[in-house]
Amino acid sequence: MDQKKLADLLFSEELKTPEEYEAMYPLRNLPEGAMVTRLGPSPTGFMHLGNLYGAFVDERLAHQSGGVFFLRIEDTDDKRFVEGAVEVIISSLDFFGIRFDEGAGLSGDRGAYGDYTQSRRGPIYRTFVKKLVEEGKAYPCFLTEEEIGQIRARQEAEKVTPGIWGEYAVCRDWSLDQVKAALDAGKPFVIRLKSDGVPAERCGEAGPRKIRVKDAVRGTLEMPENFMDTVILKQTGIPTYHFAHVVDDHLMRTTHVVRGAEWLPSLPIHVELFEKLGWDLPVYCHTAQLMKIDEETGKKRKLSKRKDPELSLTYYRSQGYHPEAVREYLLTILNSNYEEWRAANPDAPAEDFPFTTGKMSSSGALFDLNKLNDISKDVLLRIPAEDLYEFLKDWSRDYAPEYSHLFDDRDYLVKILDLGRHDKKPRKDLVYARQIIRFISYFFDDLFQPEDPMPEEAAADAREILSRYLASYDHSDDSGEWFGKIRQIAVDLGYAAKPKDFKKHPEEYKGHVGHVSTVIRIALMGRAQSPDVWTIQQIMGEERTRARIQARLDQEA
RNA sequence: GCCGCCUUGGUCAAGAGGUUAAGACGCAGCCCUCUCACGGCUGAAUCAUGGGUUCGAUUCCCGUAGGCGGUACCA
Repeated sequence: MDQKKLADLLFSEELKTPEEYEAMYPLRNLPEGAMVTRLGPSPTGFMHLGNLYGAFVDERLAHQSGGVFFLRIEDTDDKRFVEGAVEVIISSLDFFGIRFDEGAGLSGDRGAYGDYTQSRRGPIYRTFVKKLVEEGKAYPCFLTEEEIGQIRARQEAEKVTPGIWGEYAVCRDWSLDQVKAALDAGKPFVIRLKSDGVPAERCGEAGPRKIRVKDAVRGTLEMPENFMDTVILKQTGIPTYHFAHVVDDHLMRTTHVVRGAEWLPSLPIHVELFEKLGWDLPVYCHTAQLMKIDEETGKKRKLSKRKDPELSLTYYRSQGYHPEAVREYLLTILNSNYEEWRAANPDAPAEDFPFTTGKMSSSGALFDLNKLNDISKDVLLRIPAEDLYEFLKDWSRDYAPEYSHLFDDRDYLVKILDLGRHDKKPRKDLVYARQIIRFISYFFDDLFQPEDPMPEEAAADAREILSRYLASYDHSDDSGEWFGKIRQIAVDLGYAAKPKDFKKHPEEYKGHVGHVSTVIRIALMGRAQSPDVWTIQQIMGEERTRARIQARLDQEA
C-alpha cells in the first residue's frame, strides 16, 4: 500500500508503535473527579502576572480535586530558548505558592509520563505523525517559503481565505514517485495535516460546518470546522504547538487544558487532530486575559512581556508584595464570588475557597493596582508580626540589602510592625515591603529625616512647646497622663484644649491641641501624620525620644 | 481584509424578561478623632448602539460599532 510505503520512506528511523506508547502511559489511577492539569510555558525566561494568573487556575483545579498538576516545557521553537529559563519559571511560581506535583524540574523530571520537555520527545511525535501518514491523514509538503508567499498573493488577489488548503495544497495528492523524486533531489519538507474540512468558500448557502466544543469557562463553543492543511511537523522533525499539544495532553492524560483565549482561533485544528488520532478531547478552559491600558495609545491591550516589565513577577517581588496578597488579588479577578466568600470567612486560608471554572469571567480584566494594594493591607493584617519580620528580612536580603541593618534588633522591629494591629479597629498601614520601610523609617536614626513643615498655627511657638514638653516628659506616664500634659501646654500657650472649641471660636485661640501635638509629632517623626505618638515613644524608648526632641529644639534655636 | 472571542459605573463585577440594577476598589462629603490610618454614614457614577420578538428588554434574536485576539515551519 502506497501510504505505508510513503510513511516508511519519510520515517526510516526505528520508532515505537502508537500502541507501545499507549501502554507506557496508561490512564492515571486517580479518584473520580480528580483533574489533571498542566502548565506549558515556553522557556523565554520571563514570567508576568498573566502567566501566574493562568498557572493559578491549573493549580487550584488540580489540587482542589486531588489531581495532578505538572510542568511541561514547550520549547518546540528553539529560537525562544533562554538559558536558565526553567529555573525562573519554577522559582517564581514557587514564591507565589504554586508547586508542581510532576514534570520538568531543576534536577530532572519527576513522574511517569515524561519526558516533560518537548524538544526531547521527537520520536514520540514522529510515531504519531507516521501513523497519520500511513492512514492518509497527513502528507509531506515540499512547498518553499517563496512558493507559499506566491500562493498567498494569489489568494489575496482572488479574495479567498489565505493558507494551504484544497487546490492550493499542491503536494496533497502527490504520488509516491513524486515524493521520492523530491526526496532524492534533497528537497526539505514538512508534514501537513490532510484536513477533511470543507473550505468556507465551498460551503455555499449552508455555510461552513460547525464544531461544538464544551468549554468550562465559556460554555458550548460553536466554531467553523478547520479546513487548513496545517503544518504538524516542521522541517526540523519537531512538531508545531498544535500537534505537540494534542499528543502530549493525550499521552500525559491531561483532563483539563487551561490556556489563554488567544488559542481559541486554533481550537478547530486541535479538534480535528484529536479526531484523526482517535482520541477524546480534554476539557478546555479558555481563560480571559489580563489586560492593561497602554500608555501610548490609551487603549486596553493584552499584557506584554516586552512592554510591561512592571508586570513581571520579579517586579512584584522586588517591591515586596507578599505572595499571599498577589494570590488573593488574582483570586478576586478569577472568581467573582471570592470577595464575598472572604468577607464571610475572614480568617480562613484562601485554599479553602471552592474555586470553580464556571465563575470565571470570559472577558478580560484590567489589572488594578489599587485593588491589589487594598487587598494586601488586609492580607498583611492576618500575618503575625514575627512572620512579617521574616518576610521583610528575606525580601531585604534579595532586593534591598541597604536595609539589612534594620533587622539587627528583632524585638524592636517586631514591635514596630505590630503597632496598632491588635485594636478593635486595627490599623492597616502596611502594604508591601518597600512601602513599609518608608512608612516606619523614622524609627531608625539613620533613616529619620524631617519631611513636613511645622503647622502654621503653632510654628511660632514650636520652640516653647518642645521645651515645655521635654521638661514635663515622663516616660512612665500612661497615655492618659501623657496627653493631659500636652493639653496643659496647649492651654497655657493659648491653644484650645479641644479642636471643636477652636472651630467654634477660632478668634479666641492660636490653634488647638492638635496643632500642638503636631509640633511634637514632627520633632519626633519628621511627619505631620503618624500613628499614635505615645505608643511610638514607648517603642522608641526614652533615650531616643528625648534625643529627637532635643535635636529639634537645638535646630529651632 | 478575513475569522474568532468579548461588551453592566473610572476599575473588578452580581443580576434577572417586570429589581429603587447588589457588592468591592477608587473618588467626594460627613461622623469618629490630638494627626494619619482604621471604622461608620452619605453621595456622584453603569446596562455600547440600531432594529426586531414581547403587554414589557439592560436581559432573547439580528445587524452595527468598539475592544481584544488569531490569521506562521511562534507559542
